[in-house]
Amino acid sequence: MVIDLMSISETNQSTKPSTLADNVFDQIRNAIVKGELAPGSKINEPQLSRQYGISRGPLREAIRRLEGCKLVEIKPNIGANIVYLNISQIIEIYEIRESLEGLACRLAAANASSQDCAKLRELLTHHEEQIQSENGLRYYQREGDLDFHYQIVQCSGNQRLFDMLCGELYHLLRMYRIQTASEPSRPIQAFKEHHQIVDSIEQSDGELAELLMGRHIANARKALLTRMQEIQASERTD
Amino acid sequence: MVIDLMSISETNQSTKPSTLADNVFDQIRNAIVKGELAPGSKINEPQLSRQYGISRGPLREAIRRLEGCKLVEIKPNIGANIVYLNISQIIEIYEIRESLEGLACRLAAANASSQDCAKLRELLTHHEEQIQSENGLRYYQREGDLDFHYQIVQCSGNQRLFDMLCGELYHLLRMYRIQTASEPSRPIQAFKEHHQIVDSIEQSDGELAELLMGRHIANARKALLTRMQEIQASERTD
DNA sequence: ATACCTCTTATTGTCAACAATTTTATTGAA
DNA sequence: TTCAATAAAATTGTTGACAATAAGAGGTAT
Repeated sequence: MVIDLMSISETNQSTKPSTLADNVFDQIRNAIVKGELAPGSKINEPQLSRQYGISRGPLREAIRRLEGCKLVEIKPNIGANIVYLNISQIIEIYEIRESLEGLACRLAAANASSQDCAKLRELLTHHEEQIQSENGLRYYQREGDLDFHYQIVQCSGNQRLFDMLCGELYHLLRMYRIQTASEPSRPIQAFKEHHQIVDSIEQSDGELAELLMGRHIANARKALLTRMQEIQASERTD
Repeated sequence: MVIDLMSISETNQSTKPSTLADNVFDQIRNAIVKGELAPGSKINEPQLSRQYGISRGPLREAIRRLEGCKLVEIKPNIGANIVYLNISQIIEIYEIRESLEGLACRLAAANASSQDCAKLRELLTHHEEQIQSENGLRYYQREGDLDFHYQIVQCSGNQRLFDMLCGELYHLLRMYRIQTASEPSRPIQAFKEHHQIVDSIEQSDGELAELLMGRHIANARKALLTRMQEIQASERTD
């Protein structure tokens, strides 16, 4: 059950009257998130316009939209660069996640229907099955975690909160999940925390759900921080 | 002490090598926030390009950036509309503010220097002076409140949090503050709450500061909700 | 070799024209 | 009059060309 953040967040109807700028926006965003366009690298308009087979007009519109999403930074007369986040900036995002997903849990505890809870349970049992095999474990680390958080936010019923997290912040995190080659490697612990969170949501205990989610993300943040510091240290000794 | 959210958030240097698209972006955003471009109204590209004396190219780039900031919505082949928020969408934003500014307070309590605290105190005493006169009261309602929140977020030291609140959400709120013709009219109460918050920040009591700010915004949200329901009710009886 | 200036090249910013689509106006029939 | 079909006008989407700026190559003096 890998949920595609892109397709859902865009709510494409069956027939899709879209523009070149919109299509290329999606493609470039995917390329950034997958790491095909490296963080910090420069965007060359003539090259990209050839690559996507369009003129520079709609391409520049797509880049401007990416600027609005904070995925690229544009300097006048110099050009656009893929955003590069240092450690402290990633920590900043995790602080915000901690707060925002705590809110999402509190709202979910108040709003989630029994079907919503059933879907969350289903996702967890699915993870439990997958977590047995090494392959599944890696899946869980890579995508399963975000899937869980994604569904929680959906249950909150706050559309803008959904847009902020799933439409912006998660893209940035995916980008750096790939850069750092993996999630914080604490899948079993994280899995238990997920269970606790769903428990409290099912019991409509919003305060507890908020607290647990806050801790959960704080734990992930700490694990990520130590991991990235290790990477930095090993890079210095090369 | 009216702080201009625009100029600061853009960090314009003394010499400004800016593009037409960036300038027009600022101008349109100001026009939206001031209500000169009404919520829900359509953006006419030929008209706006004439008005600002530029061609449609950079204008469209500016509109795309506004789309990224969630200030306009673009439908393919139909055009861009100024975003229109209904009551429940405004409530959604207040829920997010509640969470995010609570975080800002917790961080501010941990990070704020003595100079930061002095500036906050200074702002409060300034408000106290202004709150005497009817004129000052209106000022306080209109701008002073956001000034306060603005400075708190600055003290948090989390740049992305600052961008999210001061660069996006506050613009939307300003827009609707004008639409609803005033702030929730509880200035004295709000002023007291501001004082409590600064107290807790000065005492480095992050948890308390977070709690108080959450309540403060929740109060504002409730006041706004009842006020807007009154407006709706009076509109029905016309 | 380094620093500095100049010329060349490439890239970005802007514009005006054209194509495609939607909206509006008009006509005709029930 | 009301509704539908059609034609005209306006608006959006896209392109290629040109101007302005920045990046790079090459040569000269220290």
